[in-house]
Amino acid sequence: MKIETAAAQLEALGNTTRLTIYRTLVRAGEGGLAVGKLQLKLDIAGSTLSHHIRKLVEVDLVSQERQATTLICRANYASMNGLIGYLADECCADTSGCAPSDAAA
Amino acid sequence: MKIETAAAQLEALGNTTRLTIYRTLVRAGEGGLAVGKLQLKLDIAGSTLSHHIRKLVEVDLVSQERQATTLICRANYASMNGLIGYLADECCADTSGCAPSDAAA
DNA sequence: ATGGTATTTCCATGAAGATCGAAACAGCAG
DNA sequence: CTGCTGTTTCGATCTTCATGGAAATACCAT
Repeated sequence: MKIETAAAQLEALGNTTRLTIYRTLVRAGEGGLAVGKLQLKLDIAGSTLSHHIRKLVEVDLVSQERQATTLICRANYASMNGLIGYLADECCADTSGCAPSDAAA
Repeated sequence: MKIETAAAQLEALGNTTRLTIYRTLVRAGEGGLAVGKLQLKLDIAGSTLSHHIRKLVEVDLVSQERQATTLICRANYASMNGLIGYLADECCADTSGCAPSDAAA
């Protein structure tokens, strides 16, 4: 993964509002959640929500699918795992003081 | 972990310059790296570097230790693992379409 | 086509971030 | 104390971000 990609994804998650949106989507699972449902759940202005979702989609952490009038948003688990792997991978390159897999277990 | 903490750490890593600094420190391992060495390695202005390092220290991703005139910076592996765990933990809460440990392996 | 709901785009604004040169400060050597 | 190297703070500038109201667009039902 290019460092710019990782940084962009981290930056997208590095905002309380967006992290909340993302967490909500992650919890929602494969079924995803419509933009409107998110808006009700999180109580933020439609335009603001739209901006944030767009940013998450741009960095490929979230994907969208149209279903009639509503737009379903889904967390992209593969991307998340890629990002986690990127961070963990850098680790241990030159030391033995780190064991992310063990620590997570 | 509080969401604000996680967001602050993610934001700190969500900048190409800072992510580069952090990666360099992670690779440097337990021995850490002096600010001056980082500056030589990354070729950025001292003041800029200082600001970025301060931010990483503030969110506890990096720790510092004085050694005579030089200041040693070290990646805080525990914090990194905490952050990774936080992201992975949210996952799988409501779905079976995600297995970060397996994917990372 | 008309109307209605869902979502985005436009536009504006206040706040925060990134960068860096210059000056200040910290700690050691002599 | 003086000078030297390493690092931070100050001050300034330019860019980017977060937010939301209003208007526009997308899609379906009738």
